[in-house]
Amino acid sequence: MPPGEAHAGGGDAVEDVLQLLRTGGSRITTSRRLLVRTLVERGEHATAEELASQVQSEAPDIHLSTIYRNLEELERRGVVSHAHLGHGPATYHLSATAHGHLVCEGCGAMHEAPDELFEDFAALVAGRYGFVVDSHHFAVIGRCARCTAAERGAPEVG
Amino acid sequence: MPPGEAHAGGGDAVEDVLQLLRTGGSRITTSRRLLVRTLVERGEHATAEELASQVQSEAPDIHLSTIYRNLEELERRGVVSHAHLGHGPATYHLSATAHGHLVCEGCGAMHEAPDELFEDFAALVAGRYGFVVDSHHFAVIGRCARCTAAERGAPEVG
DNA sequence: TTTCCTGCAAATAATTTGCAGAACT
DNA sequence: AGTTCTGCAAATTATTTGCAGGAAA
Repeated sequence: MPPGEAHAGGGDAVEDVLQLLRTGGSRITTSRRLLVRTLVERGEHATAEELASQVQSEAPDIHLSTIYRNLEELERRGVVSHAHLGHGPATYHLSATAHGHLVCEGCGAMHEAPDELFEDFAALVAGRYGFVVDSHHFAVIGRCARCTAAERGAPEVG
Repeated sequence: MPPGEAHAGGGDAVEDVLQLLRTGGSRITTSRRLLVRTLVERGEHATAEELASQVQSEAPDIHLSTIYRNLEELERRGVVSHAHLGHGPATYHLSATAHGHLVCEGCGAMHEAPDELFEDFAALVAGRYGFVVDSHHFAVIGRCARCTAAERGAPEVG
């Protein structure tokens, strides 16, 4: 595969999603094609606004509200998920590339967490409450190693 | 202790917090007194607006922005924490009564989770990434037992 | 009396919605 | 042609901020 189109599958992934939309009775529009392509290229958490920016770099007229509507549609089809990572806006990504997140409340750094990290916890919660954890849908908040270390030296309030 | 003032400590807890503010150089105002009292009485997650409503039932002039500012202040002192439970507004509670949450993405039901539930998970994350999990600060999203069961019978999309 | 706090109004930020026209099938 | 999508503007929701007056220490 040529460099620059790294992400497994490349354009095929885009076509797969578009086909899914088509099959479901949705229409394939420029905004949807570009949005799906953007999502595949990023493969990573991005806010609606970031996605819009990138889409708009190719088609400036596509409105942010259209991005929101399309994301909603894609989410309804199960192609996309969104997560609320602490404060700021929600982030979106393809369900296929979904994973958990560790977000540092000190510096805001975000770390990706493999599903496997949540396995035991999910099993525990399921066993005890019958609650099925969706580890992709929320961020685990806490303090990263660096911030934890930094705090040992300097106290917080002045 | 008289019934109706259940929550461990009762009015003392309010005074403790106020004393902490005083000591820190903050002033004790009506809005702060009422807010702290409300937080102690609820002991549970409440949105800024819910807190404002209850405070306003005793002092109608207290503005929502004052509630926000006071919550911010209390949070700075470590008395209060807030968490982002999925969509909607943030919820606030005394740090002392803090605990984790399981929020069902199907029906929105919220279940409180004891700290102990997160112990192993936190240890795993700490060991592997040096990341210190703050289990009170985020909601574990997933599907409650009821919604999971309901879905086995009825498929999602129409 | 000095500084902090508050009410109010207005600004922001994130997202949603109504509507008439444009685009897909 | 018929329905679904889209752009735009405006409404919503959650929260923050500037300012001038009011209150705590």
